[in-house]
Amino acid sequence: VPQLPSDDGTELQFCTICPFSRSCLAEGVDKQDLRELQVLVDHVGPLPAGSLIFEQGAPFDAIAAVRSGTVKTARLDREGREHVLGFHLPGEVIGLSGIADERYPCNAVAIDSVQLCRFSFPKLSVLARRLPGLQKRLFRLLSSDIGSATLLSGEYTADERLAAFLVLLSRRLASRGSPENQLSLAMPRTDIANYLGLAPETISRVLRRFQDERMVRVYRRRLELTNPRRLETIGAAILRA
Amino acid sequence: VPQLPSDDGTELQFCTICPFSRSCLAEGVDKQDLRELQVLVDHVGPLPAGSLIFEQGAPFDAIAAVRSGTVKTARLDREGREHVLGFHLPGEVIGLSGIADERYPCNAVAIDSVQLCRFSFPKLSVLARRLPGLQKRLFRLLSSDIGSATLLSGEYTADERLAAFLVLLSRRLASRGSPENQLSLAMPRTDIANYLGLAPETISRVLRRFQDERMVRVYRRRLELTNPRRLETIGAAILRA
DNA sequence: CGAACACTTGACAGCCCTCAACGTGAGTGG
DNA sequence: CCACTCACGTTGAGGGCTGTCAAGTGTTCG
Repeated sequence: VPQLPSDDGTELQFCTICPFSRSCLAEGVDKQDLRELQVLVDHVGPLPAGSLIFEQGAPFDAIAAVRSGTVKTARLDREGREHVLGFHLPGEVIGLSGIADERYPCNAVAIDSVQLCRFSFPKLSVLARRLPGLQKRLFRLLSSDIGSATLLSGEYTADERLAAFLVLLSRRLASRGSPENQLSLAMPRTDIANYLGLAPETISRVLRRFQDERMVRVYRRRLELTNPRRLETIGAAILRA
Repeated sequence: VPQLPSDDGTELQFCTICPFSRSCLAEGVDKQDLRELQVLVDHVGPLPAGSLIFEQGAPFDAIAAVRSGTVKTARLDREGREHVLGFHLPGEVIGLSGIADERYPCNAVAIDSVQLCRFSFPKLSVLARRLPGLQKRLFRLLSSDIGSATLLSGEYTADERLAAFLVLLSRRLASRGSPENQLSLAMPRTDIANYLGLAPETISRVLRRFQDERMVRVYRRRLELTNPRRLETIGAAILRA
């Protein structure tokens, strides 16, 4: 359901947060190349919360960059249980794990209002042969997704996991210009718990304790990190891995 | 330390297990192309157990396919604790996670006698622009590595983890022609435990119980899966994810 | 032959999950 | 405007899995 937003994507004025445009512009791609890249982009959205962006098992044909909002990726096992794989913020790319089998291995769902830039992967591949910078960018995007399951692996305590989760989320949001230490979660506790391999009740309890110890202030899904340093210390084992 | 083995890698008779040669041959690459691919390969080894193949933090310049033996990848955190990321068998590719930052994010160590095919990544990238099949193969290799942290994520019991680990290992070995249900582990219990996020003692206990229930026979690092079906059932939550 | 190492086995404690009940907003329909 | 509903979140009690600590056994290697 493509729907062009008014404030971006016009002609040669490409999304400023788009990982691909950044890569190409940095390499001095000429206007013709940029136009080609732009042609194979669909600007999608805004999609309301709950929208299915791509579905587990569906044929893979495109990747997408999040432009605004938050996307959750999750897979369902045969027993119907959900396993949350990650949350994806503006500037981050989803769908790369579908390349291998030419099927998406997971669902991608908008958890608030989401805008995307959708790239046909076959077209992107062809273009990447002519644009070394684009090829390199694709390789790097893929590579950086490999080691990103750090919060889950290893034997970490609930405190470590949640502290690291909050710090990393804060950093990711801050690098996009959001006010640091001031985050509003788009996802419910159950999703965070699932992602971190914990029970929702544990999230509540740890958050409570963090608040009692003046490290965060919590009101529903709005959080303020009042002592990010201590959170970093607690999550150090994960953060400094 | 390149050292040419005698039984393979001769002229146009390329490694039969090599993921790259398979991809190119399947696409009908001509002899000239194959020769080019071959030129940028170093046949390395045999390396004795304990050899460091690449080191965490070192500049990234190449990926490698395991030709024989077993490779362990692991990273050390600031406190010096080791986190085992994976074990890599013949036919599998290591080093891909180094592309993103142009540094290897982990160590790769030979845990028994290992032979490798080493590919200069810059050269491979250039060649991939002319060989669509090679580019596709690279994208797929990278993509398939993204979701491979399945045993660690999620909340799984020690039984589920170890059962899934044994089944997956057995399958990977069998697909390379090893006798099914008959595996000799190259790695010590501590590495398996570390990889699975468990204590070494837990590995012992679970293995003991599996043996008491006639699912495996254990003698040191030689295992026989006497009831692979039941192991698959126990590990189903992970295997069927 | 001794030492180092890997592995096993046992006892105990701790973390976190499960189960259960309650509180609290947000959206809805009267 | 208000009561209702429902999902989400919180809090408490209890128990199970698995980590930690400790000691013992077997094997390999110098």
